[in-house]
Amino acid sequence: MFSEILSHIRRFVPLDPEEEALLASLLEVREVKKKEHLLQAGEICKANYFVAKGCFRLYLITTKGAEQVIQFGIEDWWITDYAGLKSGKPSGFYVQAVEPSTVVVLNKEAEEVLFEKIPQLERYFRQVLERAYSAQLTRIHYVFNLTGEEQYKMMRDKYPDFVQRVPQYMLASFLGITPEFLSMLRAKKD
Amino acid sequence: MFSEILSHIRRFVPLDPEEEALLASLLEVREVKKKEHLLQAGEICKANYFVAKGCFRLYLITTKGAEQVIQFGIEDWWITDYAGLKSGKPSGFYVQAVEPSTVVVLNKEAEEVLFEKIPQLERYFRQVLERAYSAQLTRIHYVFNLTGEEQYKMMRDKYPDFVQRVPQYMLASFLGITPEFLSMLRAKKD
DNA sequence: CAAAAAACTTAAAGTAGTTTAAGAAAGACT
DNA sequence: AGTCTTTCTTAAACTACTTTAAGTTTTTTG
Repeated sequence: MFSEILSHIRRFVPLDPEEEALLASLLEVREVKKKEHLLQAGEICKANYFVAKGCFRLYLITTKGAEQVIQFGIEDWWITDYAGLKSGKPSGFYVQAVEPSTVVVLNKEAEEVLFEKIPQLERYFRQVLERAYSAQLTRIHYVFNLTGEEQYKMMRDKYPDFVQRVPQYMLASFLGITPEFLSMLRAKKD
Repeated sequence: MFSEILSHIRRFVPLDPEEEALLASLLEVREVKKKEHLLQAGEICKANYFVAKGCFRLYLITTKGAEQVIQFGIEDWWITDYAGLKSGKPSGFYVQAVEPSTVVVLNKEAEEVLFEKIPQLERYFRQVLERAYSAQLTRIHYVFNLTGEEQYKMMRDKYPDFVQRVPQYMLASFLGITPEFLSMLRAKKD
């Protein structure tokens, strides 16, 4: 069950067999039921999660009481509240399984040991985060420069499977539009 | 002139004197005039830039021909097109000085050498990127859940100096509203 | 497999922000 | 110091999207 994460890491940095064994000994595989939370607002975030199988959403409850989806995480993505993990303060985020999923758990304590014994892992995460950060800047660009309709069409054309995979109200929230408006967009044949 | 960057790095990881000397030998200080570009769309991005003094904006030209400010970088921030730096493909972004500035240039080749000789630097950038990524997720949240007016007031109250520092049309673009609308918001006394 | 809960649809009225256009003020260069 | 360029302002007409409300379909669960 570690094969997914090990091969992902190997795409960025080399790993020798002892390192792989150490990883396997300190990482933890966890099955997560649909709608189960890995993190809830108010809790202390204690781990980073690698999605080996399934789909998660990172969301928060706005001051108006609505759920706002900030980020989705599917296979080969890491998902967590990095700020909360670092600060040790109660998180403002929820991380929830959108479908039955499997994650590899990297606990904060394990992380410290692993970074010390396998310095290459710092390199791996640096690169993973460079990508993630770039992706967010690109997203900001789309949010400001595409209408809701254009964004939806782009998602639908670029990630047709993903659009089918998550409930429409979550996708609407992620795109920053109401579920009613997304429903209307879908009804319209272009 | 390296003191700013060295003390920033030391806030995250320890550095011994030889490492500091190596850094000083491979980093480059560069004065940048107001409106001068460190990167233009179509060029290959060759470096990451640490803002020692001054202010930059990362922007792009939209399909409609308008400038869209994606990110500002002030003192102690790194600014670059990480995706372009990694891929080696022509960038879609511009990085321009908003005011007379001083940057420390970390060239791609120097980066490779430094990461190899000072593994702690990977750790430094991992942490810098964790912050930057978190900040972008928080920003996405604000973009979706605050009106333009609320966002402007938050900026004004939280970063009063910064709001004075950049031209209003750039701030408007960063906030995702038109300069005309921002002007109207400012005129309104609350 | 029935009942309840969750997710999706439709449509009308309302609003936050854009667009356009023109003028005023501030900054920069010779 | 004066001209040219850049930045900021004002206001009216317009639009992409929200809100509200009610009904329909799909999924989950005992």
